[in-house]
Amino acid sequence: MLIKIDIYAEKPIYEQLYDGIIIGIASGQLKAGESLPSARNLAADLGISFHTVNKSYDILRSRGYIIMNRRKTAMIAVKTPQDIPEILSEKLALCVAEAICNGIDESTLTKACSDNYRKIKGGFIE
Amino acid sequence: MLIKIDIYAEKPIYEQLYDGIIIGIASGQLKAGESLPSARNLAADLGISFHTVNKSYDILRSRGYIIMNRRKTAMIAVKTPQDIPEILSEKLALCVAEAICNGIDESTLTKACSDNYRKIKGGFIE
DNA sequence: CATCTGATATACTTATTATATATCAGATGT
DNA sequence: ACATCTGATATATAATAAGTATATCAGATG
Repeated sequence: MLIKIDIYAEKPIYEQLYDGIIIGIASGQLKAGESLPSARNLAADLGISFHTVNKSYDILRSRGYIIMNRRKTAMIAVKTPQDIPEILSEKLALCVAEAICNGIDESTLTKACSDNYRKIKGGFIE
Repeated sequence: MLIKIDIYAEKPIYEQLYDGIIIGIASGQLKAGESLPSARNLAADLGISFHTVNKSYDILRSRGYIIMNRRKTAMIAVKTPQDIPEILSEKLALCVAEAICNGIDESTLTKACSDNYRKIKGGFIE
């Protein structure tokens, strides 16, 4: 799996890494049970600090996306289907609100949602 | 319209204000053509700096949500329906990816999207 | 003409982000 | 047993972002 880091982007590096791993899991490039590279190795590969990777891993762990038990390498979690988490729910509501501000109608929005869903889950991402 | 600012929140104040105004427009509390309070007055009301309000207004203007011509008070823009802007499209894709990571299925996600749409557009927001 | 508006400049403080070293204890492979 | 890996953690430092405070400016308003 390849993750692109742009140190000049406005988005913080740890967020870019977080988003990249989320996309990786959602697209099936990172499968449940699979191990992630160690924080140190990934940091070296990406040319960033170990602590920055650690921060991303820690947030992913706190939200249940990866498991980091007993000092083994981080592993993709197996999540049982559940309700949409609060944090995600707020993000989604803001997306919907902004779409409404742009005059997007309900069916266009839900279609964009479905299209994204299939595209990502199908692994068709750049 | 009421906007809540939490200076202790992790989200920057200018983002909280941006989001609040987006929700205000989407929910119909702020109607197209309607004037926003002046940056100075709003800053005073919210107990924050004029420059912070200015920053939010500037981003809203740059994305076409408000109009600030000829030194009149900022006004809600009338947006003609168009494609989903790139920035919003990326936000939405990340929401969808994170939903997939949580094992949310497509119909649950699109339903959440629809529910949010109707709730926000209907003005049923906290 | 006084007063409002956003635009802009400067200066300053604080918080966040990112980095570099270093230590620690548990786990791993030999 | 032993060297080596892991994440967890601590400290320090630098760079950037966020937020505030004052001030000036020109256009618009009444």
